[in-house]
Amino acid sequence: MKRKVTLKQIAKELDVSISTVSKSLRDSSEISEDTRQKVQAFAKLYNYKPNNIALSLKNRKSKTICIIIPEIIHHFFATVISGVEHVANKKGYNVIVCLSDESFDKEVINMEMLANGSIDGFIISLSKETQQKRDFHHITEVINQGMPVVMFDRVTNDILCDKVIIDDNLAAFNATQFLIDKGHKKIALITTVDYVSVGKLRTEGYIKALKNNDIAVDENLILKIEDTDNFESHIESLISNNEVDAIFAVNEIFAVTAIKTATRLGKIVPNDLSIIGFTDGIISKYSSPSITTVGQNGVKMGEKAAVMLIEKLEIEEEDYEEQYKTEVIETELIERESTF
Amino acid sequence: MKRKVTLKQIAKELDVSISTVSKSLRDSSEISEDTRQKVQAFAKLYNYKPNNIALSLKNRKSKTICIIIPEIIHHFFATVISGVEHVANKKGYNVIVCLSDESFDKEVINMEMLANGSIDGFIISLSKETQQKRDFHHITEVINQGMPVVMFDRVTNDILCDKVIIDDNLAAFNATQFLIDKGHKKIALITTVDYVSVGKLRTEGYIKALKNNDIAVDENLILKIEDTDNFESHIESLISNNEVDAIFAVNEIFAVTAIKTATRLGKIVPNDLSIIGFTDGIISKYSSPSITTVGQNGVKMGEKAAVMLIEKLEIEEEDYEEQYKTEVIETELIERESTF
DNA sequence: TAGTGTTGCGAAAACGTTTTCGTGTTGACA
DNA sequence: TGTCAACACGAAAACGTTTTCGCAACACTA
Repeated sequence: MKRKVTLKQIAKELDVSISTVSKSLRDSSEISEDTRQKVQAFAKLYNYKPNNIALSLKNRKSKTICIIIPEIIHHFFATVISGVEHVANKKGYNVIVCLSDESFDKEVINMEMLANGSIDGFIISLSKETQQKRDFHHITEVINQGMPVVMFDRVTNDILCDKVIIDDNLAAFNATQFLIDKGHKKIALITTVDYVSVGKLRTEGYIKALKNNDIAVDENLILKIEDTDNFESHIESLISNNEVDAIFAVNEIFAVTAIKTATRLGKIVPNDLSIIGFTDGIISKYSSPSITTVGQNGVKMGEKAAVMLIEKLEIEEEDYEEQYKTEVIETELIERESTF
Repeated sequence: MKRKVTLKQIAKELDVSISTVSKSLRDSSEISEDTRQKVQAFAKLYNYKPNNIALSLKNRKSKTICIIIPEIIHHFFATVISGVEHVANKKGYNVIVCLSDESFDKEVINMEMLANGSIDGFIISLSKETQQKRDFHHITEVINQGMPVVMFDRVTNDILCDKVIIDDNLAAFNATQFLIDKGHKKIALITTVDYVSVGKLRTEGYIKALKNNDIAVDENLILKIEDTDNFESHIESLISNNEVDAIFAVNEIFAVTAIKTATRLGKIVPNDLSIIGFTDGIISKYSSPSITTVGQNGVKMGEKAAVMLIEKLEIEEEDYEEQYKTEVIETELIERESTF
């Protein structure tokens, strides 16, 4: 229950000034070999470690970054955190994780709370509600204060900053094209409502692929899921009311639910129905049959985002030029058992 | 790119002292209605927010807690984080997430790094390596400094502190008993090596249930998996070399792998082989067949841990008495399709 | 001996707060 | 008119660092 020892205490014990202690510990040439060793020995004995908060205040930087995500239970976001963590740690930064729970208000509160010295920069993926409201004042505000922000995955064009994304449109296009190449004609889409940026882009990629191959877009085959509460029944009607021979789902949950529903309806995947999902998470890997999916490398996205943010943080003030990059991470189609 | 406004700047602009500004903003009775309103209006206009770091230094507390987990990709740990986050946020605390990657060194580095003022307390689940080495000096050290620590899930008796656990032994006992009650005779166990505390406890529960029912413990039916690299083949030999009619697996991955392997070997789950897993995560829910499992409520564990930690933090110094609780969270057997 | 340079250290400011205490100005009262 | 509260505000310390600057003491040179 002993308090941590401070410079002041060491100074008092050794009967020298605080400055002398500080300089001794930092191996300053101003200090004689003698005093230096004395101080260092004493500090080691008492296990002195500088107080981070005092350093943060002095240096006007906290060596801490914050990542705000809509959901941590999502495997994809967990992998992104993991990527951010590793890069940040290697560079001597700590990571504060905030969950917005898809809520605009929580996003705002979190940002305002931390933007006052606690952290040096943000990495953020927008909550659904924020994307729906298109209200980004909290983000522009911190940017205007000179705090770097990197957005990933769910981003918006309304804000100028560094971004890390995948080419959702292209990835969806390729996945759909893959199904077309296999000879599928009636390809359904299970997607989110349009205000979720990535959902919209993936929908567009799907449509583009169909049009590119002169396949008519059938609105009945496009299922836009709003609330995740009771979407199973919608998927069931989609499958049973239409003679679909393939499904492209914009996330794992939709994909695995489609498989289970189809199986329950007596269809065999992939023989009667091919299915492609999005995100190479645990579900796709362990589902039976395992799911062919679009792999978006979350770890890599996190790493890239962290690198970009820390680069911005460590640019000298005078060298600073306002210039933003958007980094596109490659996706890959991972073939498994849900397609043939 | 304008810096955040400080008390000093406001004071200068309004030609009053810093104290006056501070007091005005905190509605001190020492200040006249007039000045108060003037200052508050000005502060609002310039969107003044107190600097958190300065407050932390002054108050000697950061209103931040740290959770250290071995792995974030694990669904269970993600749920715990989520529980911690919610409670912490509600009480005005921030959460720093650190990953040990099952490494002793990373655990130590993280703790030492943050124990110097950055945070007020720790919530931690031990890394495998730490459990193996049984070296807990980094933890006792922060405890001795008067910093509260709450351990959860992977805990150790060697350390005195608050703990949140489930009764792994009992849960395993119940799961095994469930299989026995269904008439299974040759019940295999897929578990971890013994130094992982929860693995060991679950193994003991399994054995106890067998003995309790006068079933001989067959070492051939107990598979202890060391490295997660190539455990599929071991599971395969377990199933094909013994006429097992049920399997109890101590985690989701083992359970789902057992199902897939059994299915590949031509066995039908649950008709030929019943399987019970541990942890009610995404895999258990979406596997085909879905997996009967022991649910350990991660969210609840996280919430409880956060509550205990924050309680300790907010006890007045003088009321403090050293007294540690171990909270046991209820588990439940969730019946799904992998058992009949 | 006077001037110059080096060595080794301490005082103090700064980071941005909060809070205690002191003090000058009022107005009321005797 | 002199005394005393009440009022309104400012100075300064404190939290724990780092760093700039100043200043003794001493040695060396001319």
